[in-house]
Amino acid sequence: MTVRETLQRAGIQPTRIRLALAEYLFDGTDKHVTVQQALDILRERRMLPSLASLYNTFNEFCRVGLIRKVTLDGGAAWFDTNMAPHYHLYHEDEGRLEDIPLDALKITGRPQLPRGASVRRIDIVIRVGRD
Amino acid sequence: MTVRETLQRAGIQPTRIRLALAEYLFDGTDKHVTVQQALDILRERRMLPSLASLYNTFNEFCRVGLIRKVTLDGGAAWFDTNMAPHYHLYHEDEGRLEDIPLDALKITGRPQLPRGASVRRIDIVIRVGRD
DNA sequence: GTACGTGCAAACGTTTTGCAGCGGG
DNA sequence: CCCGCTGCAAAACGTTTGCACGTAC
Repeated sequence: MTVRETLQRAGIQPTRIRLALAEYLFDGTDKHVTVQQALDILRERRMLPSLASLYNTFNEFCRVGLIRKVTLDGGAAWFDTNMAPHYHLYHEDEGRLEDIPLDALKITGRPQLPRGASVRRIDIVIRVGRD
Repeated sequence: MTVRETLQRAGIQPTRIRLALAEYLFDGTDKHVTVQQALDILRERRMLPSLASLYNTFNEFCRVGLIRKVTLDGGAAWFDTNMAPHYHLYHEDEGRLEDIPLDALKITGRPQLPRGASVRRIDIVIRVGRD
């Protein structure tokens, strides 16, 4: 499926910036990027989107379920192209985020939930660093 | 142990703002508060610290290991008075954070770590909401 | 022509910082 | 007396928004 088709199926127009960002994000390898990193990459590719438009584009991709946002610390948000349920490994020294497949961790036990409430999501970040 | 002693043992001077914040935070019940919430509470108690000083105080408490910072979404950071290893339950509807005791969840399996790297921390947030 | 994508600048919420002044050991 | 806490203001940072312009269908 072409990137253009991906956008169309998601119900958003395949405009220049969206195509350029999608071509980078959906090149076959899972990615974790910040808006700033993506801006730098698009600039190398002679696209010169404004920061605001890039934020809009990322948010739009999130809204239609093409990517998801990962918030780590106070800093910039990460966007993750892997939409399958999974967890994260964060390399503190490198400031790099990596996927942990769902089946690599097993969580047993459930905390007491208030009645009428249900689990929306389970976020797990394993933070590692050099010894 | 008095709050004053707690601060002294942590190696920081028990000044007015620090005492007032510590008296609130360490009253015996575990707490999760944002800086803004703490400011409101201290104001009710006739303390009128500046926002900047309150940030400094929270950061100082973090630095000496009296509390720890929990970052959830892009918004304001939470400070947690429970220093024992544990996980978190986040009530999305109420915007409220709650502790999950360490033994309520069991995690088995370890992701592949790069050699020479070790786990610094495991952050787990279970997000719940009304059905 | 209309709807919407885009760029720019400004506003926003949170947090940090620089600096002058005050106050406690 | 001196170190360092405090307050204020400004700036920094990531992000969002308002608005005018452009562009594609």
